[in-house]
Amino acid sequence: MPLHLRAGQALELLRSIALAEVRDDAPDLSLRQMAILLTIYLDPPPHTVRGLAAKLNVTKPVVTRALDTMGAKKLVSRHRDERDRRNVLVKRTLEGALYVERLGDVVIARGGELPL
Amino acid sequence: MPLHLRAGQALELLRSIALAEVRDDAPDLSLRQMAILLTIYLDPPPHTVRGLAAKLNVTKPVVTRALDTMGAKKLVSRHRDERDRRNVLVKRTLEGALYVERLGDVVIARGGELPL
DNA sequence: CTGTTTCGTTTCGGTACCGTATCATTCAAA
DNA sequence: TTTGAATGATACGGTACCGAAACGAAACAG
Repeated sequence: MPLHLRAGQALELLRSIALAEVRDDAPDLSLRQMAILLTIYLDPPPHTVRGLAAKLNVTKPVVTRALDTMGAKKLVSRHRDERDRRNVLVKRTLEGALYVERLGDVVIARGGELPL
Repeated sequence: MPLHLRAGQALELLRSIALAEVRDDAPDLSLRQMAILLTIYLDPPPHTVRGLAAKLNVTKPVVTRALDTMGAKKLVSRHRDERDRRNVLVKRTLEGALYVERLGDVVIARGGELPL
């Protein structure tokens, strides 16, 4: 059964998500970083810096910096493309998959608490 | 794998929200700021710096800085409490209400696909 | 080879944020 | 009236981020 959210419920869901991220000591990503991370984990590979920048409508340095930060947190990894060594291929990691999975759980859990 | 499907849709919802915020030239708030803003607009007043800090489990300077930033963007306003001049009362603005309403629209637009 | 284009990265100046600690103002109790 | 507590703002050192520009490496075209 599809959920038909009313405005107040939609905003409560959004606040629950934001709150869960704020309260936890989980790696708190900016919205940009979250959009990049979710794209990597939801869209089929391969993912390149340029491709991600174009898809999200941000500049390349933004992607590079986001990959720096999330790479330090082991949420993604970078590898040179051996077929075209100009390219960098962005790949998923176990830690990143767990983080994304937990993120989905938060949405589902909080969504389930909404009064319908 | 029905569980996987539901998780995937929850994450798509989350990505849609993040993407909408990234692509627009809308004031891009951090998750902390968003949690503060939504609390102001969803919970009944009055809202004080200390109260918000306690409710969100963050320090007072975090709230002060968030109010600085969002105040500059006219999303909230601050007023001294005349009954106890130590307090600062945080109030809603027209611009803030419009921003929050738009935020709810984004969730609703994508939320119909989220099964619960 | 020698440009030229395409990558991703780095640099630059500037802004915003963090947590801790401290501040001035205000109120309230001794 | 003086002392203490409470509130919100600010100083500090550090980190991360932004857009624009310049950069080196790699691929490509002639």
